[in-house]
Amino acid sequence: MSSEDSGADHRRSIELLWGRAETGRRGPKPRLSVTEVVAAGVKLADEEGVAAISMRRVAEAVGLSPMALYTYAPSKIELIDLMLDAIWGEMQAPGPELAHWRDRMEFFAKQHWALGRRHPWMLQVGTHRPPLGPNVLAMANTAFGMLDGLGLSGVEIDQLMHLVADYVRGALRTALEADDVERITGITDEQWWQMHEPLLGDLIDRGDFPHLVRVGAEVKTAYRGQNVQLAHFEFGLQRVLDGVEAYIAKRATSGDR
Amino acid sequence: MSSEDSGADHRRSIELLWGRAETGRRGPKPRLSVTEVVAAGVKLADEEGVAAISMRRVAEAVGLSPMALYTYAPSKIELIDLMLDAIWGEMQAPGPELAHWRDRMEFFAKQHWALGRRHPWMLQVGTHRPPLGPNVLAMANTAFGMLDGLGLSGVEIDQLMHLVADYVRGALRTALEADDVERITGITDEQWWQMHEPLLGDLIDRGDFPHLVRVGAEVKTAYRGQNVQLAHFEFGLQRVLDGVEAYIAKRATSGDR
DNA sequence: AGGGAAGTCCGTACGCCGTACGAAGAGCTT
DNA sequence: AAGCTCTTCGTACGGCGTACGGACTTCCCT
Repeated sequence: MSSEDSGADHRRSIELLWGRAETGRRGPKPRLSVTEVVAAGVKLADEEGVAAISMRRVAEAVGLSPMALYTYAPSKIELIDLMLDAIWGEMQAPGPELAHWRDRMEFFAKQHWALGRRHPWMLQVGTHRPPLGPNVLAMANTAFGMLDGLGLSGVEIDQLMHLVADYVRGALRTALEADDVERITGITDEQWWQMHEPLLGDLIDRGDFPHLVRVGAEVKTAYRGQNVQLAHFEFGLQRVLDGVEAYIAKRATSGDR
Repeated sequence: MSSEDSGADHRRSIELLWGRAETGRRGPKPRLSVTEVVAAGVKLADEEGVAAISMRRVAEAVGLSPMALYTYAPSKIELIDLMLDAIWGEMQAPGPELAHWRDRMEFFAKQHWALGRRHPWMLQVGTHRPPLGPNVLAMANTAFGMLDGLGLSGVEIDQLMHLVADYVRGALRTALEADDVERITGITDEQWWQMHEPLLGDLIDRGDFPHLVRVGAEVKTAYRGQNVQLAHFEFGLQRVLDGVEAYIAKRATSGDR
C-alpha cells in the first residue's frame, strides 16, 4: 500500500508544484487557487510558528472547511512541500556585479541565512524528501552555476556547495534554538542564568568544567546585547569560505583536471 | 501562567538531569528508575524513529500506564531532554595521543557525526532549549578545551567550536533527509528518478537548468553505490578545518592578543 | 501503635491532530 | 435534460499530550 499510495501522492505533488494539474473542467470552480492556500500557510507559519501548521488552522485562515483543503493538496506533507518551494522562490540570484566566486557564494549564503530567519519553520517541518519544485530547482541551478569556470569537476562543485549549504543550515538551527529558549519558555536570558545560578555556581566551584566556565565568562561579557547569532554566522561563514578558497587554490595549482 | 509553570518544570528537569531529586521517602518505591525510562525511550526512538516517541509508547515499553510516566518526567519535553543528555554521554573525549588541535577537532566532529547517525531522532525532536545536563556540559567542556593553549580568546574559541558543530549538524540533517526519502516513501533512488523521468526530461530538453543537469549527471555516475553522505561529510569537514587552521595561523602571526 | 502526609500508579476525559468516507451540490459535456 | 466530474463539507476514528482525581503504599511523627 505504502509504495503505491505515496507514489501517486508524490506524482500529484509534482504536478501541483509545477502547475501541471489539468484545470478540471467539469465540477464547480474552486473558490481559491493553490497559490492562495499555500501563501496563507506560509503567513500562518511565519506568524505563529511551526505548531500552527495544521490542516484545520490553514483551512480556517482561508475560509474553508478542513476537509476542503484536501482538494488543493493531497496531504499535509504535500502542502508543506508547496510552502517550502514557495519560500525558496524568495532567494535572489547573485547579480553580475559579483564577479568573484567568493562574493557570489557569500551573497548566496547570506540569502539562505535571511530566508531561514524569516521562515524559521522551514528548519522544523521534518525532512521528508526534497520537494523538487521549480523554485528549489532554480535555486540549486544558480548555486551550482556559481562555481563554474574554475576548473572544478561536477563532483567537486557538488561537494563544495553542499558544504556551504550544510553550514548555513546548521547555523540557522543553532540560532533558532537560541531564539526558542526565550520564545517558548518566556524566560529571558538573564532570568535563565539567575535560575540556574545555584547549580551552576556549584559546578563552577567544584571546578568540573574549567574550560566551559572560562569561555562562558568571556563570552557573556563580550556579547552584551549584540546579535550573537548573526555574529557567529558571519564569522563562521568567512572561515568556511576560506576553506573553500584554499581548496580551489590548491586545485588550480595541483592539476587541471 | 506560562512563565511560572515552565520555570517550575525547568527546575525539576534540571534536578532530574543531575539526579538531585530528593529520594522521596514517603510514598511507595518507584517501580523503575528515571534512567531505565530514559533508556527505553532512546531504544524506542532508535528503532522506530522520532514518531515513536510518545508518552503512551514509552509507557508501554516500560510496562507502565501512560500517566504513570509523569512521575518520572514532568512532561514529554523533559523526557526528551533527558534522552538527549543520555545519548550525548556516548561522546568520547579525544585521547592524549591526539596532540594536535586539528586531530582533536576532527576526532570530535566525527564522534558527533556518528552520534547523529546512530540516533537520527536527535535532529528531529524540535529545539526547545539546551538541556544542560551533565553529559552535555561535559561534552561542551571538552570541546572548548580542545583549542586551549593556542593563544585564542574565549570568544574566538566559542566561535570556532560553533562553526564546526554547526557544520556537522547541517551535514547530519542533509544525510537524514537523503535517508528518509527512501525510508518514508519506500522508493529507492532509481525508482524515484524513473518516476520523474518525464518531467526531468522535459526540463533537460528545455535547457532551463543547465548547471544542475551537468552537475547532476556527473554526480550520478561518480557515486555509484557509495556512501554519498559520508563522503560529503568527510570532504566538507576537511574544508572547514582548513578554514579554522587558516584562522589560527593568521591569528598567531598578526598579534598575540 | 496509629494517623496523616507524601508519593506512585492509573482510568477517564478534553481538546488537539491527520485524514478516510460518503453525501450534497455545482457546472461542464454530450 | 442527463450524466459525469469536481468541490465542499460533516462526521468519525484513532492517535497525541496531559489535567484531574481517586486508590493505594510507604514512611514520619506523634
